[in-house]
Amino acid sequence: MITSKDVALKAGVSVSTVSRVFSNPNLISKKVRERVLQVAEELHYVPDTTARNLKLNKRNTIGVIISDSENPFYVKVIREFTFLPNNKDIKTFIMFSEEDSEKEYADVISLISSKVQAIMFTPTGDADQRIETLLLSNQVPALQLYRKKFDKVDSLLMDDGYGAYLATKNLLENGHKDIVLLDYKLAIPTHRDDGYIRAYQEAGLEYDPNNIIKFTFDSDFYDTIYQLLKDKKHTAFIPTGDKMIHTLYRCVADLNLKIKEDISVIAYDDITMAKYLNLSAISHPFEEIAAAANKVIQNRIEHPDMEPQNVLLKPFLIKRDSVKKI
Amino acid sequence: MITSKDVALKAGVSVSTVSRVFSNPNLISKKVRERVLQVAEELHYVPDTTARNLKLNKRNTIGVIISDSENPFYVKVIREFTFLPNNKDIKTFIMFSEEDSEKEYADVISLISSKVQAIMFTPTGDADQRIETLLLSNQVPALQLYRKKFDKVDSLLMDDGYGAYLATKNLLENGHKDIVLLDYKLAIPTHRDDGYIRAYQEAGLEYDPNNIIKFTFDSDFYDTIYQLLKDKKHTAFIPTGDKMIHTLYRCVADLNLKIKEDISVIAYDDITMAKYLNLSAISHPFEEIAAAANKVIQNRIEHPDMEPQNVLLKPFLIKRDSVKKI
DNA sequence: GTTTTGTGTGCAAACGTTTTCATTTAAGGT
DNA sequence: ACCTTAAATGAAAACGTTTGCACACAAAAC
Repeated sequence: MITSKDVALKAGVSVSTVSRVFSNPNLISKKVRERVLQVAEELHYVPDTTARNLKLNKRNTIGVIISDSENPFYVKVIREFTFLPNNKDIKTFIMFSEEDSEKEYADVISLISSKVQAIMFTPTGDADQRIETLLLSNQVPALQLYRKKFDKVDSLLMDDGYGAYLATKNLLENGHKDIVLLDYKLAIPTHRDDGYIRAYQEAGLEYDPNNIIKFTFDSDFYDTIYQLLKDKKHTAFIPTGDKMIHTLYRCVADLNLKIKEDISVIAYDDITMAKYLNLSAISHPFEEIAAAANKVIQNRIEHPDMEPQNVLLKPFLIKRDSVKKI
Repeated sequence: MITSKDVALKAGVSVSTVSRVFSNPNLISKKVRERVLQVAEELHYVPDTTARNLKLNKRNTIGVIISDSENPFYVKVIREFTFLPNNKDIKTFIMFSEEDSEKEYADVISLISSKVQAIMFTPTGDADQRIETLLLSNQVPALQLYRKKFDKVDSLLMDDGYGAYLATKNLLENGHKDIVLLDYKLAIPTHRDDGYIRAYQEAGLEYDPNNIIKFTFDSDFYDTIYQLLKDKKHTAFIPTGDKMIHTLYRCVADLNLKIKEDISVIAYDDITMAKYLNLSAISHPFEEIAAAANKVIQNRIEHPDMEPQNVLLKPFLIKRDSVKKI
C-alpha cells in the first residue's frame, strides 16, 4: 500500500508536507506542491480516509438499515441523500434487516462500532428496545424513517392519512361517489382511512364504511378484489402497495375491464408500473425526504441533547391518466 | 466517545486487557474478563472499528457503485452478497454513478481512499480509462458486474444470449413460429439475437430477421409495438427491460388484447410486475451471482497477480402463465 | 526451598493520517 | 547590509486500536 510516507520519501519532503498538499494545499509553495502532486500521481497514491477520519475523529459515513430490500423506496432516499450538496463526501453503509429484529440489533451495533455519523433505519415491528439505549448513550444521531418505534429517537414519517385524503379528494372531484380504499391492517395504524373519511366529509358526502377494506399483510386479495370489480358497484379504487396494485391490475384484465373507462384508480404508491402504465399515483417526495432527513440529523449533531424531532412529510398526487371524469 | 481507555480506567486494567477481552477473550482470566465486560456494558462501550481496521490494515468493507438506481438488480445482489456466510461482518458502501463517468471516477477514488476490500461496479458506457490504472496499481480487487469495459479487471457477466435462447426455445416448443424479440441496440452487443437465432436453428426453423427489433435506449417504443400487435401477425413477444415490458403491456391493454390468449410473452427480466402478473420471465440467479462475485474477489485477494477472471453466468426461465400452447 | 513452567497482565510501538509548535527560509523595510 | 515580518516546512504527538515483548506471580516439579 502506498502511503504518504512513500510519497514524502520520493519527493524529498516530510509527511506533513504531503498531508498538507492534500488537505490544505495553499500552505505549501507552488513548487513543492507540484512536485508532491506529481510524485503522488506517479505512485498512484490515494490518501487513506480511514486513518484520516480516525485522526479527525469524524467518520464521513452514515449507515442505513433497510428493512425490506424489495422496496425501492430506500434506495431512492439514499440516492437523494448522497446527492445533497453538503453530503458530497460522505459515504453510505447499507445493511439489510429484512424485518429481523436480531439482525437489526446486530446491524446497529456494527454501525455504531464503525462510528458512523448517523444511522437511518426503519425499525422492525418488534425492534429491540436496547437499540434506543445504545443510540442515546453513544450519542449517535439516528433517524427512524417511515415507522416510529422509539420515542426518544428522531423520526421522519409520511403522512399517509394526507395521501389517502389527496387520492380520495381527487376521485370525488371527478365525480366518483363509490370509492374503495384497499389498505393494510398493521400494528401501527396507517391512518389512510382517516384521510379517506375526511375527504368525504369535506365534500359533504356520505361514505360507505364497507368500502374501507383492510387486508392482513399476507393475505391473497385476488378473490376479494375480483368480486369487488365484478359487482360493478364501485367506480374507483385506491390500492396500496405494489402487490395490491398489481393484483388489482390483474383482476381488471381478467374481467376484460379497462382502467379509466371502466374503473378509475389511484395507486398508492407510485410504483414503477404506475409510471409506465399511466396510473395516477400518490408519490413520495424523495428529495424532500432526503433533505429533511439531513436537516434532522444536522440538528441532532449540533444539539445532541435537544428534544426528539418528529417530522411528518406530505406525499403528493401525480395526476396521470387513470381517473375518468363522470 | 467512550474508548477502551475509559473502560480500562474504570475497570482498573490496561487498554491492552480491554482490547484482548474483545478480540481474544480466552487470554484473559475469567475474573478480569467479566469485570471488563461489565464495565463496558455499563459505559455502553463499542469498539471502534475504524481504529481497529487501521491497525490491522484491513478494512472490512466493500464498495458498490450502482450505475442505475432504478434497477433493483443491484440491491438484490448486494443483499445476497452481505448474507453470504463468510461476509458476516463486512460492510457495504453504496454509491451512485447514474451513468455519469466523472461521478464514477470520483467514486472509485473515494472507495480506494476508504481502503475497501473490493469494489463492485458496472462501468458506465464511457468509463474513464484511468479507473483501470488506479485499480491495478493500488491492487484493489474489483469486479465489473454486468458490463465489461476493462480488460484487465475481473468481470462477471450474464449470458444474455443464453437467456434469449431459453425464452425463444420455450416459445418455439409451445408451437410459436413468429416470435418478436424486442431488444436494445447498445455499444456493447447484448447477444440476445444470437440466442434467439440459435433456438430457431436448433428447432430447424427459419426465423424472420425483421422480427429482431433493436431500439435505441431513449426511443419511445409505443408506436412500434402497438403496430406490431395490431398486425396480429406475430404470436409471441420477448420484451427487454421494464420500460419495454410495461409499454408492451400498455399496448396490449389499449388494443383490448389479452396476454396468453391473444399473445404470448416472456419478459426479460423478471421485474416486479412479471411476478405479480404471472408473466413468464428470464430471471437472474442473484444468490449465485453474489456467490460467484465473492469467489472472484477472494481469488483476487489471494492471488493479486493472477490473470483477469471472466465469469459468465446463466440466467434461467421462470415459467408462469403467459405462454399459450398452440 | 528452589527451580521450572505457565498463565495473566502491562508497556510501548505501530497503523496512516493531521496539526501544533518550532524552526528555517525568503521577502520586505530601513 | 541589517532587522523585522511573513511564509514554508519539519518534528512529534495524537486519534483508538492491536500485539510482541517483558515481566510478575502463581502453580507445578524437583
